[in-house]
Amino acid sequence: MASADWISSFPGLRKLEPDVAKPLIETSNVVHLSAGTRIFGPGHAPEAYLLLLQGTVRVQQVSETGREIVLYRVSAGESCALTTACLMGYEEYQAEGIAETDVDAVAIPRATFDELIATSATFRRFVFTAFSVRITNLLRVIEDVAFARVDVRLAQRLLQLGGDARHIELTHQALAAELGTAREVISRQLNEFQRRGWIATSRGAIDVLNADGLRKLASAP
Amino acid sequence: MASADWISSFPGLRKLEPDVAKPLIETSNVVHLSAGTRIFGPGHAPEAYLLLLQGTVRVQQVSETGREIVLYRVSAGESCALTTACLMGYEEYQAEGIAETDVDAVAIPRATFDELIATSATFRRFVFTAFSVRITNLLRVIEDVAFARVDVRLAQRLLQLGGDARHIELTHQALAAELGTAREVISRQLNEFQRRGWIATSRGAIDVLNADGLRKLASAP
DNA sequence: GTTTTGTCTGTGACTAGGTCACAGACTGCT
DNA sequence: AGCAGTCTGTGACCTAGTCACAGACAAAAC
Repeated sequence: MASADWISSFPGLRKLEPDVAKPLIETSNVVHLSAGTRIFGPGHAPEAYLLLLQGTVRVQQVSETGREIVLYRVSAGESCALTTACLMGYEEYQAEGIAETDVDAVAIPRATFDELIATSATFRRFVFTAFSVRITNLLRVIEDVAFARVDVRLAQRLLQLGGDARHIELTHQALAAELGTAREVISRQLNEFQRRGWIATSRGAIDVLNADGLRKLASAP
Repeated sequence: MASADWISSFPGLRKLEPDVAKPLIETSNVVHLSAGTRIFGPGHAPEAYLLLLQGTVRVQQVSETGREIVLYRVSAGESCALTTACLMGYEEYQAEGIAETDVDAVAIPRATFDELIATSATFRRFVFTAFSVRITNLLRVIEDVAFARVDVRLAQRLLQLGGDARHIELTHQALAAELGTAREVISRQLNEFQRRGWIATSRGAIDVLNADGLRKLASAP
């Protein structure tokens, strides 16, 4: 059973019918996963539908040759689309989900999930909308990988990862995995950005000095 | 109203509960679309859930710069995932669907679709499974675009498009759009394949002469 | 039949990006 | 201080994408 009133953390679920909310709360568990945990991946399917209360999950694809690409991140208040698809369609995926930070999540067992989908229009809508957003996201990834330049994509990613702090603790290798490219390519691009005074690099970290420069490149035609 | 007993064309729907099948048949229309019709695309959302009876639909993504990439094809007995996502999540997509051949399809209105999802476990399962398969597909596309070589991808695509007839009526430009690359790249690769005796090219068409050669490359490490 | 028009294909030169091999440089540990 | 493991830099080379333009072909127009 779930400890508290976590439903209110999810705007899409606040209007959940009370007689539906009750079994949901009763059969779900609030779980804690520590940073680095592999939540799902090829060969082990998720057992439950996860709603994140706290933390972020990184979903990525790993190729046979060992190269990686980040597909999207799931943050607090969201649910993982692949988990959803997996539960809904009874299919397995080649992508894997990693807890980037410590994560608190609500785990809804498959049986409850099935029942809620059947009985609650609100719940259906919540699940489907989340799903829809992810698909849009994946299409964007395809477009980026196929057609966008790496310098532009890197600038975008640095802005996104840096947040307000404008400080990013990632190795070049990890940044390459973000974009699905090679480490050397990232190193060279970062050198160029540094030469232009947009960033400062240090071992394992990057500081954004001139976000406007990056933004200009990031929105290039 | 639908003309006939089209439900039996869809294995996943054969077990549909009779009291559910009735409204489905009554409110759905069998429609005919001629080759080349744009079924959905940015700016005009699909109005109904489509089940294909005959023909194929190509779903592709077009970038601002005019480059294209084929995401997947929907054939007889299948449904279009993006349409599904769109109906389910009330979102719009940047991809477009084009009838590649003349198409016969069953159009299920949104209201009916919503009701069926709510009332029929069989229908839900049918929709979700189809959806799941598409997602797997999209992940594969991402992996290919990001990590696979174009010669390998082209060989795969030629085998797939050629079918048993081993004859493909596509221009180099169209093949480039299949893989999300540039026309010149395709031209050069085809020249190389021809030099190796695997294919014969003519204006607007390609004949596969040595499928084994292509297969060998297609399954390269 | 010939000309015109539009589409399709071929090619060279160049830029961007990915691969390979290896050299240093920076931790953290002993 | 010495050492191991990780992280970063770099040159050489290959693959892929871009640009510009030249022909080749097919169908329609004359």
